[in-house]
Formats: sequence, structure tokens, C-alpha cells
Amino acid sequence: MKAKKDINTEEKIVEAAEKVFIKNGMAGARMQQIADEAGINKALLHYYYRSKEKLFSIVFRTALKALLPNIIKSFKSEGSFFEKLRVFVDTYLTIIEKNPHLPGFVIHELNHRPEQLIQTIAELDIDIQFIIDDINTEIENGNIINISPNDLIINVISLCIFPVVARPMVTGVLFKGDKDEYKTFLKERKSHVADFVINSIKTK
Amino acid sequence: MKAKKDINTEEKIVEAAEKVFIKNGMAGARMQQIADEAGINKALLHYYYRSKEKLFSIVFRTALKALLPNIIKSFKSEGSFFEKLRVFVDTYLTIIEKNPHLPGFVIHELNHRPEQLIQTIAELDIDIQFIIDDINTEIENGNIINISPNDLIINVISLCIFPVVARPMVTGVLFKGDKDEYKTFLKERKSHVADFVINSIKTK
DNA sequence: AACTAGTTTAACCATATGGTTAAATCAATT
DNA sequence: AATTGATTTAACCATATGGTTAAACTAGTT
Repeated sequence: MKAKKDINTEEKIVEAAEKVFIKNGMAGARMQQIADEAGINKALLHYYYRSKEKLFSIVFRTALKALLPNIIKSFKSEGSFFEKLRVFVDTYLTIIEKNPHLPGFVIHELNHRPEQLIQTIAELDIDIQFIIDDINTEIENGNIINISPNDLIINVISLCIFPVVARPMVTGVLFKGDKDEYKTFLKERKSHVADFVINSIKTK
Repeated sequence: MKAKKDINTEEKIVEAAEKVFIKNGMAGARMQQIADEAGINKALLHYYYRSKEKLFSIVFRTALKALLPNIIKSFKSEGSFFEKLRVFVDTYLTIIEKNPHLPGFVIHELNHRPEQLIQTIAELDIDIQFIIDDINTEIENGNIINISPNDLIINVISLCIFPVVARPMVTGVLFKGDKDEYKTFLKERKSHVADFVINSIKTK
């Protein structure tokens, strides 16, 4: 019944699509480019995945999953609140460094057609309540200052994501194009972000 | 010699181009869309601005100017370091709120073809040395803790830009799509960011 | 009124692009 | 080996898109 299919073609296509979409965005991506990247022909693309839109949906959902829920889980590690915060920052920055274009892709597409894509976020049903509860407990216990949990969460994410998403701007303005300087900057960033945040919120 | 030209057509075109490019990005923008937006016809677009690429360059440069140098100047205000920091955050967030898609546009295009566009940044010749000097002086005077100026600058910018650039993600995950909640969040953000940063760096 | 130079338009062109179709391959089953 | 059904391909199509051209229009100038 089944034919050859040395290495799963479906998967090859999705991987190629991820590469092309995340690099060029929906509007900039070309089906031919995806086909080339997958080492197949354009028609085969449409055989497996009817339309560009369908392929995009799959890639977008995968990207969103890689960016949000899995990492939020890393906040469920053992230890004190500050230790959990350090693990979270470390995990998040590691994943983003490995896929530096991923956050930018998600943000750009989300900004471009929020109505259609916001649904995808909702479907992931991301639960951050346990983090909010954690923060409130720390406040009640007098371990950290009185801060809005939403602000604190956004602050941590901002400090992690932005320097990676805006890499060319950062290297261009701050490092005058010096790539090595940027690399060391990012490397030291993991501990820096955690230090910076903890320093701001810990009660003296 | 000159003909009618009620309201400067050139300007109308650039304004339309800004709108369309910043909303859709280079790849997603259509010359027809720009022509429609400007209330003229496609050929007239090419009469004034030879190619899409040329128009894009103008828009990109304008966007970059709006995002970087003018605002950095706001750090040259009077007062103590902390006061200057507050003015900076306030100014920056105000401008970004007024043009919420601007940072995302610049970041996306910069990521897409860094080689070609990084040049544009270099041409602006942005000087942040005076900020770095300011920070170092504060450290020497014992007013703020020993922090890398680059990290501090990036932190402030991150905390300002990210929540606006990633608005759909923020509203989607944190506020479950509640727009009003996001608005109040942003309004309180100006003082919060400054407080958060100052709290982290000030010596006790 | 005729001329001139800047301005605006409709019609057109070549190419790129997403998508379709029908035929060819291929491997397991009979 | 013939059948079958999944897989793969070349060729094609309709439309969209960036860009061009030549003609028409406009308002000052002579």
C-alpha cells in the first residue's frame, strides 16, 4: 500500500516551511522556496498541504508552542522563588538563542493579522495563574516588594526577548557592528537579567 | 512652470507609504495599496519614486530616525540621573504608543536583510557615549550599583519597547484579550518602568 | 491663442506566484 | 506479471504585481 518515502516527506516539508516562514514571514515566503528547501517540487507541497495558509498555520502554531507554554513550565522547578526565576530566565534565553528569529516571527505575524491569529494563542490555553499566585505569596511573605504580577512577568520576558529580537539594532547602535561583543553580551545576559530583576524586587 | 498640486503630492505619497509599509512590511506591502491610500494612481507613484525599493528606503530611514536619535536626545534633559531616566522613559513610551507598529516594522525589516539595512543605522551616526559617561559617573559617585552601561541601556529600552511591540501576545496571554486592561497597563507602565529600573540600580 | 513644462492617467507588459491537473513511478499485494 | 493505491513529477493556468509608456491634461508664459 505505502510507497518508498525514505525519510518522511511530510516532516521534511514542515521543517522546510518552518525555516522559510520564520526567516521571511508569511508575506515574504515563497512556496517554491519551501519546495526547494525540502528538496521536492511545488506540486508535492500542495499535495500534502493544500495551501500556503494551511502550511503557515501549522508553522505558526508550532512556533507559538515553542515560545510560550513549554517555557512557562520551566517556572515550575524546585527551589525558592528567586531560584525559580533564575531557572526560568536561563531556560528562556537558551531557547530563544537557539531560535533567534522565532519571537520576531510570531510577533510580526501576530501584529499583522491579530484577529485571525489571536485564536491560536487562545487555543493553547496558557495558564500563568500559578506564577501570579507565586508572586503574590512572595509579596505577602514580605520577600519581594509590592509589584503587579503582570508587570513583573512582562518585565522578565521583555528583558529576555528584546535583545535577541532586536539583535541588529543592538549590535548596530551599541556595538557598532561588532558581533563578538554582542555574543559575550548575550552570554552574560542570563545571570544579569536575573540579578537585575531580583535586585529590583527583593525587600531589603 | 509649475502646475496645480493642491496638497503636495510627494508628501501624500510618503505618508501613504509609511502607513502601508509600517503596517504590512516590505514584502506584504503593495504599490497599488500605497497608491490607493494616497488617492492617486500607481503610475504616479513610479513617476515620483522610481521603485518600491526607493520608497521603502525613505520610509525605513524616517522610521529609524523617529525611533532612535530624537528620543535618545531626551536623555539630555536637566536634573539628576534618575530624573533624566524618568524623562527618557516617559518620552520613549509616549512616542512608541503613538506609533505602536513602528518598532516592530524596523525590527522585522532589520532582521530580514541586516546586511543592506544596517548601513542605514550607521549613517544616522547615533551617539550614546554621553549616556554611557553619565552612567559611569553615577557609578563612580556611588549613586548606582556597578552595572554595565550597555546592559542598563538595553534593559530600559527592552522594558519600554517590548510590551508595545508584542501587544497581541501580551493581551492574549496576560489579559485574555481584554483591551481595556491592556490600556491601563500601558498607562501605568511609564512610572512603573522607571521605578523598576531605579529600584534595581540605586545604592541603598 | 500658442507654447512649454510639470503633472496625471489609462492601457499595457513581463514576470512571479499560488494553485491545479493529468500522467508517470513505485512498491506492496494478488 | 498484473493490479492497486499511494507518491511524485512536468506542464499548465489565472491572477497579482512591479514597472513602463505614450498620450492627455493643467496652468503659467509668451
